[in-house]
Amino acid sequence: MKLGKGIEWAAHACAVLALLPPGAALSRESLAGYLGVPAPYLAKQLQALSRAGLVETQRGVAGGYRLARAAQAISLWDVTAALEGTRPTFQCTEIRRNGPCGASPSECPAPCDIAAAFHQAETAFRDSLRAVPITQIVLGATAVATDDRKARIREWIQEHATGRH
Amino acid sequence: MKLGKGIEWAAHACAVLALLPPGAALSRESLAGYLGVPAPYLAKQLQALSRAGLVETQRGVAGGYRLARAAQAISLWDVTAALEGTRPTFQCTEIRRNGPCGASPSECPAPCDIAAAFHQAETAFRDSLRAVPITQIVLGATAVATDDRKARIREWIQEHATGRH
DNA sequence: TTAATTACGGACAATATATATCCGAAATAA
DNA sequence: TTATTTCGGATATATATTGTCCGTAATTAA
Repeated sequence: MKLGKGIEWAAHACAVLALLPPGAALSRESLAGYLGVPAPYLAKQLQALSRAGLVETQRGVAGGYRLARAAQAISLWDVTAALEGTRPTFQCTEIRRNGPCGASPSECPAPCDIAAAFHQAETAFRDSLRAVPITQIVLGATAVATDDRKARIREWIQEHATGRH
Repeated sequence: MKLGKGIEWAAHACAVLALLPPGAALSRESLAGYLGVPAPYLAKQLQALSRAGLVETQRGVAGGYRLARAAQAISLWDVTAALEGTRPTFQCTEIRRNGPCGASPSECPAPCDIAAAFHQAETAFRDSLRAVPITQIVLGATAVATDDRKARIREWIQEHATGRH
């Protein structure tokens, strides 16, 4: 049970995009530079976010990425689901049907309790992430930032944001 | 985010061991035969359970595996932790420290909100599994079993259990 | 006490998945 | 048209999972 590091990148990327003024966008290169991660692989995460409808893309000159909806309406679960998919973490292979004392089909009207328990645990995991919108990440990050750094961030965005007009 | 199939095997194995009379044991071959899974790989899961202190092993003639403590005191989380380890699913690589606007060490007294959110979600997952003891699995399985099959299971155990004396 | 038997335990390959990268095609604005 | 920029697929590399083996320890019986 492991979570790919792409999720961390994508979450941070969304948090940065949330700082943009309405209509503005950031190129893949700019985003990768800001986050200090390799651009080609970040591109893969951004594509996944795009397919999931979390970010909008704009090709061509002054193109880039922007959030497709309000940061308040994008949760960490949305990001996780976009990258890892929604397939259940526990796949039941119906062991109870195997072997000399295997259960007959009529004895298996519902998933076994092992599968049910893991499914419920996963639901708890998912619900916990669903309760955290990107705005919460942004607020938490700005809360600890010094005034000097906040100014530098604003300046960087001003410099790299490519507005649509 | 995926869970190995070994967890399913190990959980079922524990459920079978829970049916043994006190002091009795089941050999690796017998267990694999009962579950209908390849014995050499099941051995790996059983070793992990042994290292984690969930099952007791006995070598030599008439040896085998038995639960190390009451089935009531073994949860699905115990089994999961024994096989997958307790290392967190989300590893924060401190992206916030990267790039031209990276945070200084003094601005990072606590984990960032992304890491905190995933940690909390994982706690919810873990707590959910912790609430499910092996006894619940056994009860659920016997609830749907026909009387005929319950008798066959008792017979199979009688035949394969190797008592310690 | 000794030797044969039985089963566990860790080391060892093969396979699958995730990670990281690149390049051509498509699209957009000037 | 031309320069710029993203998207998608094809391609290596690294890591984790899956599967298999043989040595070693423990037990029983002679």
